[in-house]
Amino acid sequence: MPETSTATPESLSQTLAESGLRATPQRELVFNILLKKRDHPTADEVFARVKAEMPTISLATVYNCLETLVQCRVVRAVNFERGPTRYCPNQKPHAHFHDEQTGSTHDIDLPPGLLDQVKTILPEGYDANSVEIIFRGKAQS
Amino acid sequence: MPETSTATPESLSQTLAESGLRATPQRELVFNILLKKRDHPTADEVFARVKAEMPTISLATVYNCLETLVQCRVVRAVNFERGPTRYCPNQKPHAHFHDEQTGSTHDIDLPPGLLDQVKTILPEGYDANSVEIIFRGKAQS
DNA sequence: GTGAGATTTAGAATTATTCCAATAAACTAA
DNA sequence: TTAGTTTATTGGAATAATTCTAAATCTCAC
Ligand SMILES: [Mn+2]
Ligand SMILES: [Mn+2]
Ligand SMILES: [Zn+2]
Ligand SMILES: [Zn+2]
Repeated sequence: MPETSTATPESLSQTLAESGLRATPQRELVFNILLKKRDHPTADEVFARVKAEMPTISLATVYNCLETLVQCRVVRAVNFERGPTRYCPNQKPHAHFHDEQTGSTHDIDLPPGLLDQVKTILPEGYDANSVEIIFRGKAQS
Repeated sequence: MPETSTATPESLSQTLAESGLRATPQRELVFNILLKKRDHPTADEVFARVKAEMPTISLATVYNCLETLVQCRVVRAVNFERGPTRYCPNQKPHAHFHDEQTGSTHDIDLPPGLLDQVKTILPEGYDANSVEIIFRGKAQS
């Protein structure tokens, strides 16, 4: 299992404040749920998990919170196929491995410098501020 | 502009036959439309372009044809954000550059060996059969 | 405590895609 | 050819994911 680097629950309120946003119970819970099980859940899955602890929360709020967390860059939205967006609280530069057998998604640590190295293939005139790498295949067990 | 490598209109019928599928006018037209303007159109955009030449075609057929072409591997389905799937007839291994200003997507040629090199970062037990690379940023003009 | 602005909420609306059942077209065998 | 069989297309209904909207609730500054 790769190491992960994330905002902590404590630093979240800090980060939100820096964007002029409030640290609401809903935002904190959505974030904590993402931290608890790092399996790249969909909004619906997050909703189900969150609802178990806060039965009155709405799906619209889960979407709102996820969007907010993505804007604040404490969560990454992951899209690599038709189908619902998945959410990832791993802040470290990492790639995604999509296991085609199980449908599960794993984080892959990137060696330092790899993203910059990959960027060197860009022709003149292209200036990338992010690089995303997605593997597809079979992962053992 | 990167070189592209694609199936030709002639080889399409061949490729379809190899999969036991028929080379229908709809499939050929959808494919030719993709070849004509390589801007990674959505199914809706393909539908509009195709309809100009074959006014009776249906959107369902466009989806069916695109799906067939993807299965035959003469077209790639591209998904890197919420929103409709985009389609690309470039068969060569290439990355995508998403220009955030214009929303347009450009093909980026990959130096030979780059994908294999990137695969070497995978830990034991991960066996990737494909690697996708997506850049986001600003492209000149 | 009040008022302004931010956030949440339920439900409606929208978008993209898939499904379905009926028709049409193409291929096969006689 | 033609009848039978399979494949493909079509329009419309259905579904899935997300976004929108307007009303209620909450928070913060005063
Ligand atoms: Mn999505
Ligand atoms: Mn899509
Ligand atoms: Zn991740
Ligand atoms: Zn492409």
